[in-house]
Amino acid sequence: MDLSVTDALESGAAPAHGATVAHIVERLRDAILTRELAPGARLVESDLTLRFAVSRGPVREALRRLAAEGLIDHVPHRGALVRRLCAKEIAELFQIRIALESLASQLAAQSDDAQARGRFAAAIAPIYSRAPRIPCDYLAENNAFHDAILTLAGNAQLRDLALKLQLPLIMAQVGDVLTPDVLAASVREHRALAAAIAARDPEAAAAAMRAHLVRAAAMALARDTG
Amino acid sequence: MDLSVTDALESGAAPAHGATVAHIVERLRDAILTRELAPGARLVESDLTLRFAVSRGPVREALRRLAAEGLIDHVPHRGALVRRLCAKEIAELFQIRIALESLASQLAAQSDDAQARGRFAAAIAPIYSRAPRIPCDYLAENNAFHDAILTLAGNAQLRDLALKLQLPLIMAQVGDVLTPDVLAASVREHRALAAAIAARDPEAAAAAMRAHLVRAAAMALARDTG
DNA sequence: TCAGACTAATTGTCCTACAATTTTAGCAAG
DNA sequence: CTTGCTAAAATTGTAGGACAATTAGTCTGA
Repeated sequence: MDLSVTDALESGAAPAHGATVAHIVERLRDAILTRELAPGARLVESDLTLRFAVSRGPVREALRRLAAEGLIDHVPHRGALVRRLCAKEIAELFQIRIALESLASQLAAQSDDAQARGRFAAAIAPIYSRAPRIPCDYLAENNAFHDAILTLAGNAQLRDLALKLQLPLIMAQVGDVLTPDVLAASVREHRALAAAIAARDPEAAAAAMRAHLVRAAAMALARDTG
Repeated sequence: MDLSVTDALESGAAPAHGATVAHIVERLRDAILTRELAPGARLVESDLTLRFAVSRGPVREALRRLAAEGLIDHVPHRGALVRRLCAKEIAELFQIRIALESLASQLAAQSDDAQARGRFAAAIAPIYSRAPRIPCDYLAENNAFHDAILTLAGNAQLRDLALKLQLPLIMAQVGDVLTPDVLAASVREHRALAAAIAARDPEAAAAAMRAHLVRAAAMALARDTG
């Protein structure tokens, strides 16, 4: 009843065989991250079968994948709810993310792979733009920046894990705290971090990432408790 | 064809409604961790439906959960294989585990919860036993020790994540490297770590955990490449 | 020997049906 | 009016069969 997914009838884009589940997962993930589906909203299987015009099998599998990503909670015999993060959980997730991404920054700063460093430089180029940011664009730039670090770090497992951890946190970071000066501060921190990585200074890179995320965590928590 | 799960006919213990999937997951996880199912072994859905006398639905769900835990790999249209870790992946996973568990050790050392500290002391008591260890018992003691630290740390998300990361690594740590002197060294490291936590010295605790896992990683890798 | 077609095995998806459980609504008693 | 019990509704959990789609392996023919 809470379902505000509007596209419903699958505008002709019937996904290829074997891509049905992935398609549903993407749609639902987008809906959750954009708050189309609010935290706490119920995801009823029979509704989803109608919305996506598929049977319960793929729907159930999609829900399980989203649960594995931490975007929904699954309660036995009650179904799936869009995950609602309390302040404690947000703090805990940031603590983990700090550990993982500061490690990634350290590894990235130690990388000797010239090609990978080149790709990294290209991927983070947008942070040097002088144009003022709007929240939506900043989020994309931010994701690309963090992903570039995780990629340069060269630890594939670490990258998978960290990217998954980001998702629920993004849910918490709705745009209303992203004021222009906050965005500017974040961009400055990104540049400092990039400089440390370019200078091959692992300690400085890890410290910069830690400081960056500590501030982000404080902001996310300020919003949540306020 | 590779299935050596012998119990097949469910010796009367038909799990309650709603526990079918959990039951299958546990059985398969045990079989994988004990190497009954060797790395690379195929898990064919139709075989599993016969072995466990359930339909394909629960089997598919169980396989997906094991994939989420990192115990199996899922290849589209080819099915599930027991995950085979290469040296690089083992190294990467240990790098992550070091970051997470040294954080946990630091948090545990900072804990002010007297009750939790009491439960921690009780849970790790076995490490002070003077009896010589055998590999199987040591693994149980080791798991309990690491879990106790993660519990005392008080970060529930961190505990979940770290426990899941341990599973694939346990697969790699078959008993053949656990010689008596290796076990004795591990127990000494456990005691040093416990002392640092008891002394509320976060830096020492984190460092002790890091050293402990670095050595464990070196051992696991020595086995894998040899 | 190698390319290509054919076959077998297996997964991906759909459908229907029913059992089990939780939630909700309604009703009766205090 | 509230409380507690009962019955109905809603929803998930599981079964079982069916077919399509894809991959792997085999076999044939040049």
